[in-house]
Amino acid sequence: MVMNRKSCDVPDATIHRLPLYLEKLKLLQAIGVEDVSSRQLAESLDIKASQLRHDFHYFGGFSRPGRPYRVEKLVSALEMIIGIAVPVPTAIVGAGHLGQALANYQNLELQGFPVRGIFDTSPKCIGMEMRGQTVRDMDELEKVVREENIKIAILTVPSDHAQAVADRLIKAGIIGIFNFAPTDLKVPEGIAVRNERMAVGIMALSFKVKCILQSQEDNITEV
Amino acid sequence: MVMNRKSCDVPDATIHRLPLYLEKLKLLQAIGVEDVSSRQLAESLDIKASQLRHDFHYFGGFSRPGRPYRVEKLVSALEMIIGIAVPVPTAIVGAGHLGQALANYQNLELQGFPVRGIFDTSPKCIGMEMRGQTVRDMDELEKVVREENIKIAILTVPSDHAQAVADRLIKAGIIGIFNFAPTDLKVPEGIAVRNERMAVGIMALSFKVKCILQSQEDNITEV
DNA sequence: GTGAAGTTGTGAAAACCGTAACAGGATACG
DNA sequence: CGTATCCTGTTACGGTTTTCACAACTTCAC
Repeated sequence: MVMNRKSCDVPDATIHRLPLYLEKLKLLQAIGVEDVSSRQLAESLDIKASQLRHDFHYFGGFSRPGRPYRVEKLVSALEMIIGIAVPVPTAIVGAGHLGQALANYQNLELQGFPVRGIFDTSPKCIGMEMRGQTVRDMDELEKVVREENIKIAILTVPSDHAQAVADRLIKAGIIGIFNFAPTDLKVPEGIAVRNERMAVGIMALSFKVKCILQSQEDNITEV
Repeated sequence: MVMNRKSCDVPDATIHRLPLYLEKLKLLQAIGVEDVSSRQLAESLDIKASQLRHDFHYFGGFSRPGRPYRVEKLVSALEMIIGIAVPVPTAIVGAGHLGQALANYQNLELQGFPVRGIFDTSPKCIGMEMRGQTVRDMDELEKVVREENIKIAILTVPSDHAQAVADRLIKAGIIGIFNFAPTDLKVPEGIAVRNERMAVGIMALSFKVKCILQSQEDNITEV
């Protein structure tokens, strides 16, 4: 597959679907399926086949016309596109409850993001062992990032420290920050940030729940 | 403010911005700011003022023309819309690392979602104390959901149990499920599900990091 | 009172995304 | 070989979301 140089201006919506495709394809691969059509794959993901083909069309060259996709080809193509063809060493900064939960989340490694450093400032945490990694002092951050060639960091520190820690991560050479603190980080050009705000998620859910409850009340009073 | 009966068919994109507005407004309120214009608020959130006004326009009646918004009015209006004007009792099902992290996340309560029940099946977890809540046996689920009038559940069980547990939650009267398992839940009409897939988030980040690294290489070779 | 500056509400334009439609290639089978 | 069936790549359409533009209103200064 030829990697298009323009492959970076792809709609966000498409990018967010790629991991879903990959996950499902890996599942198929695990049970020995070799070929899969856009229809089959789309139906199992509850989306339209045309959308799936449209998504793939941004990258192109996954298959030859008239023949279904090869699962194996597709998996490696998606891994290449997403950037996990080779494992991406990752750091976790902040070893509180959430940091620990993520460090113990084995899927991270399975999906291509082996944890190569866990950091904290609290003496209570430093030295703890989890999944073969020792929690280290933040002082070692720069050294480890350099030695392990870490480009992505997961940030799980309190929100009042998040910006300062992010600045330090960037200076150390981190390019992508997965931010769990409820703060909008200010970062320079050329740094990717993704904010994972659980509060937003649960509030959006609450909105829908409220709508459902209201419509139920309406139905009762209508009758 | 009159709550429009039609307030439920609002774009998802708008709904996801409401919590951000609310958060920022609460911050302003805390430091004593009384008035805020759409421009000020929008700039601090890195969005266009017109979009913010457009979002508010779905609900209407937040202010009178010509005058900026009252922070206080806006906060209570948003809380009403989102459905957290009164606290929403919430359950956590699955007391693994992630469940514990969420149970200890005090912002949940601050943002209107007090945890009123933590459940697990493992004897290792049952009985543990966290933030004043004891982890209970799943057997007590139905009773507690009824007694505490819980409508929202956070699901942090292994993905091979997620569907079965979700079915049970729904039968117990849960209307909104915040699902952290990497599985697409099948639920009947009238139940709201939100899937929080961290793997999707980190892969989307990886894609962007890969793009940044590529463009850096290009710049070097170009020069 | 009048003009200037600042504000919201609102509808129309533009950009974006999802869907459908179809051309063209491949296979299976008689 | 010919036909029916299944498949993808690609383009055009339709709907949704974002952005722009402006009218109507308020305050302030003079």
